[in-house]
Amino acid sequence: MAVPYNHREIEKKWRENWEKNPVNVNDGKKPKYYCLDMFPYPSGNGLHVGHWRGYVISDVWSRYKILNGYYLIHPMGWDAFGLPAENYAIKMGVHPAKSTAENVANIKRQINQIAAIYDWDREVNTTDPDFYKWTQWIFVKMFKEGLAYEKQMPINWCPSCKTGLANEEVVDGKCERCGAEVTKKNLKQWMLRITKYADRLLADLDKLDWPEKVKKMQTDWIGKSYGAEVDFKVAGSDKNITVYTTRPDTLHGATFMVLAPEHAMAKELATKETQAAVDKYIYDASMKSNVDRLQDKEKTGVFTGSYAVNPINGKEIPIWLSDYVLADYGTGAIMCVPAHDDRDFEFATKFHIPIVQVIAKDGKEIENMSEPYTEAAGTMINSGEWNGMESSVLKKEAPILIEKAGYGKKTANYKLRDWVFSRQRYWGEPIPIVHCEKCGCVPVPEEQLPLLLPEVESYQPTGTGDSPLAAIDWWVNTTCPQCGAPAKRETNTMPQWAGSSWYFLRYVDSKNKEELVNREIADKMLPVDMYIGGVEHAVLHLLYSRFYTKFLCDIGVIDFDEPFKKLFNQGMITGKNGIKMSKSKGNVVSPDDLVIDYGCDALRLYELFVGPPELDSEWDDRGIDGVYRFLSRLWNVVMENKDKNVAETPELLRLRNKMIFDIDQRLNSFSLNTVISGFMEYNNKFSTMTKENGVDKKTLETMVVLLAPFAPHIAEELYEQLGHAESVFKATWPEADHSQMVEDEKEIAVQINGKTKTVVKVKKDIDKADAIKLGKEALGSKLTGEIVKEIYVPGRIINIVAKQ
RNA sequence: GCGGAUAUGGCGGAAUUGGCAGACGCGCCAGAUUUAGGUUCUGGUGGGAGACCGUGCAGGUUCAAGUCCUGUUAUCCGCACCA
Repeated sequence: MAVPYNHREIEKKWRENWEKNPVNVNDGKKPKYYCLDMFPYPSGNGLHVGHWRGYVISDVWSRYKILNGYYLIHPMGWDAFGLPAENYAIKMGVHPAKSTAENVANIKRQINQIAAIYDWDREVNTTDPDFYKWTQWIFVKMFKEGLAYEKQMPINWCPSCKTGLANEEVVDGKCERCGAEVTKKNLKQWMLRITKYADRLLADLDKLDWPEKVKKMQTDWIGKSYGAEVDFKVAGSDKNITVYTTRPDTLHGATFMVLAPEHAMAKELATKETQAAVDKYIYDASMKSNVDRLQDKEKTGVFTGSYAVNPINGKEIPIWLSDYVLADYGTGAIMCVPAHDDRDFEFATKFHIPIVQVIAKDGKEIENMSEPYTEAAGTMINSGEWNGMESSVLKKEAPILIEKAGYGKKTANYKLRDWVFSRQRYWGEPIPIVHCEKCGCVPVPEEQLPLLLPEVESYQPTGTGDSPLAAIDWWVNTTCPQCGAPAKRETNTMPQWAGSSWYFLRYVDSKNKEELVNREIADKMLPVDMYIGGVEHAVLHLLYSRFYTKFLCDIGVIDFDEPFKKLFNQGMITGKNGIKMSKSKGNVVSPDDLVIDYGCDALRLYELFVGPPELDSEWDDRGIDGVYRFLSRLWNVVMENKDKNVAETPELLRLRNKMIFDIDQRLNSFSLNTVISGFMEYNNKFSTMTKENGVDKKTLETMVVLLAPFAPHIAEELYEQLGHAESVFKATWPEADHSQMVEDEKEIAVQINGKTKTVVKVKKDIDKADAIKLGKEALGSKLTGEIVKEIYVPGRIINIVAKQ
């Protein structure tokens, strides 16, 4: 009996070996392949088996690319600034720099257990001044290009994290990080003009090989709509109010107008009689939190006392204020067509405003309308010169007609808002701006970057809207880089997303002191070919990174404007009953013990075998026994056959080629769970054959090479046992010979009326008549009645249709 | 409310894209080895005595449907007064 599989010995041996002889080397000739993991933030909890999954998937893909002759770029780093790291530090009562360093060390140890083939030479850390120098540099460039600007406005404020948040960070009115209810706070904020890139961010999604789901989420988040702006005169005044509408075809049906309470003209439209009510409404609206506004509740509103003139028919319509109109979308004012819009209908019904139908539904005007008709389908009625037109056509033409008539223009709008970029927290990149009384906002000169984050005694958030940096006088007080007068530093810091929006560029030239990235290296090594990570960043990190990449492309740092060609979102590993693994739930499974008991290879395989990689999967420790048994059996198959000199049979030749084809195809389509089951199935066959005539060496070798990306240690050992002096990763990925895959004879099902009755063996090139004849013979007396049709699908099925 | 995903044995999940449903694994049952347990090995394992019935539910198309079409239910996710 051969030596049994000993994962501890083998894995130790090959770890040491790889250390000495790296398997991924750049000879300058191979094409590059850049496979990237979303870099982790160094949390204090360490990794659980769920974190392994993404790293295992990317490592399998990486090793597959190495075997296919690529030079692999597979870096890892740390997203170490930001709220989670800082909150953890506060909880533990240590400085974030210290806890971050400790956590990095621990997670790095855990990541190394995976045996992923990371290139630690490229490692980056967003809190490293050599790194955040360039994060600040990008900000300065954006400032100079007019993309970074300051604005006083009511922003989303998390009272628990004590900082402002971007729109993208507010989920259901709550803080994405801590779940606290988000309130409003009027603060002077740094903003990034991401809206300038809205059109490109939308259009370029087409270029990307990304999951449709993520593209859809970004499309919706950008939220482009087409329509018209229409100018309404205020009756008895020379003032104008411009509204935005996506349904200009219904202009004749506008029976009132609503302005957001924050609209610049809201106050002045009030008359003596309405003044008090209008003021109160505006005040109340300003006090409402996001959550209140989100509640599904009845519409509120107040009549201003003023009227607007509908430019198309001269009719005067009342102007109302209501908080269902958003101040920062479109023009903050809308024309209301209650007959054809749900919200307007609800409002008009409540406040007894007339409803005028302008599109015929089913060719008719509806009597006693009980719900609005919101589709753009039907003939226009009650619409003056537009009567008789088709609304779907008019919807597109109306903006042009309105423009020609001189009271509006064709336009588009986006849901995407500019990015609130300042945080009132300590643990982030200082925003490199100096406020000078004379010169205004002056960027820190590029040669003075990085602007170091100062040491501070109290880094706890203040909650006042000032960052803790504001309390450090020596740091705040400086001189203006432009005029030399006394000036003050900006004390807000950047959000966590700042570093992660461009870190993938830095990896390829991480030690460059002169440039963000050397252009020549960037042209060779970038962009990222495959990006693997969770779906939670669909509109945050992934949108911001695309924006940064486009900007850096525009200023000539790089020559491509999409960072990630292909994206894969892995599903989450959960505990029993789909419950997310968390310390508080007590259902966290640590990989540490599993690695000791079963080995890295077995755990890697089980991470994949547990379910389809793109779906969530429940972890069940028992399942790992199955993959361990597979590895032991595979070990035995190779060890028992390796010195037997078994001759290759047609059956072995066919199995080998079929195996190559199956594994490669499943791997290529990311069906990694079925790759593992495929290995098991083939190995079972070889295991049986071992007891009979044995398995030839070439087949064994092929299986070992195919397995190498998945279970690299055992593959290396078996490859060596098969007589190779070089690493299995120097081997070439096998290619299937299709001509050798077809069986000469195959068992196929014989059906009567589509129901299988028996099976029959047929030769691969049998013609239809012979196949049918064989089928009928096999059916014998089961076949009764009049035969209506005979079907033979080569290699698949024989079906006799008989009428009883 | 709108949009998307999912639904298959006791469990996790397969199904070459319309062609023998349940691969592979877990669990379970029986047997072998073992003093015994564990390990390992062999066989079995959707339901039903049976002809047959079975992929959330109800219809439809087809020689043939887990797969396509129509409707419907449940769960999960995303968006949510964006005019």
